[in-house]
Amino acid sequence: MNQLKEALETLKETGVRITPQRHAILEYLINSMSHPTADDIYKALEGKFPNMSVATVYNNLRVFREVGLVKELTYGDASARFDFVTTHHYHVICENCGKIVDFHYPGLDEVEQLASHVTGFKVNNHRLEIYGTCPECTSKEVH
Amino acid sequence: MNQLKEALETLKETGVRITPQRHAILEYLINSMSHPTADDIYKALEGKFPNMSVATVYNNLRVFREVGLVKELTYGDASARFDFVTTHHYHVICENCGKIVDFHYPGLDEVEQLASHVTGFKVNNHRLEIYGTCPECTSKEVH
DNA sequence: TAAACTAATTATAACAATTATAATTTAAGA
DNA sequence: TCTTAAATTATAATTGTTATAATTAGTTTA
Repeated sequence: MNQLKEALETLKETGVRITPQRHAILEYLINSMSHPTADDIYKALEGKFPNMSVATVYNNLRVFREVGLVKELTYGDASARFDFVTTHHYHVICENCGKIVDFHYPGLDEVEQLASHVTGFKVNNHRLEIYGTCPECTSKEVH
Repeated sequence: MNQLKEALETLKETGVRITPQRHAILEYLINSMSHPTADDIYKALEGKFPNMSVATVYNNLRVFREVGLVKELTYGDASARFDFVTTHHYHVICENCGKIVDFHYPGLDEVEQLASHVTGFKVNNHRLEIYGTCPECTSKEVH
């Protein structure tokens, strides 16, 4: 439960100051349920913080990433997207409209182990993305 | 075998003209065994094509991607990397030095199926990356 | 509480990767 | 060989992101 509270606790523990901007960015990330870009966040908080700089958004997203609260997702053509870290999950991405849907799937630990064994890497984590066409885009397709 | 020949065949079949630049870019991609950036390719072919524009490299990488010969890999901080499509494989990436090692692992087809079932997506393909520290970087670590 | 210090924010400029544009050149079929 | 459409080039523009310096705001200490 209360992810925001836990996130703020993490910031306190790691000695990162809690500013109104950081609070708002975290809150937005947690509540949005989407995978917003830095600019999405910037625009969404424009009303609350008319003077906030876009650099603040980027800076804080980097800070959040460094303390493990946020994951940065990059795709070919668009700008980076940011995902609040909850449980381990993967993404199913529509190649037509860009929609990203979370997908829970347990246990690719064995892949990490095998990769480590074969390559000699010290493996930390992994990332899996599945590409396709979402139901909405499929139904709009011309036959 | 002869991947270049097959690739050129693919271009012919899809009605894409075979130009000296395209030939050279494909050849470089196949032989390099690395995962070059557009600029890597541009620099590597400078000697052969002193007048080639960097736009040509980007244009053709896009063309190759569109006909399925090339995959574009994007990571957080660096520029896109391009990977000649051979058999399905994944990447093990060193978070310290950026090295990318290919890693063969069969059968994540079930993940695709499950993702499709759960989300209703028409799934085309997937991408898996494993992050860690390579043996060289691990041995250089300060203890 | 006030002063001093450190970190965060802002505004702006710079940068780097990529894409768009228009003119020129080239490949491939008639 | 001529024609036409496509590819390449050179260049400019765009966009996402980062760096810089000045200002502001939290925190700590006296």
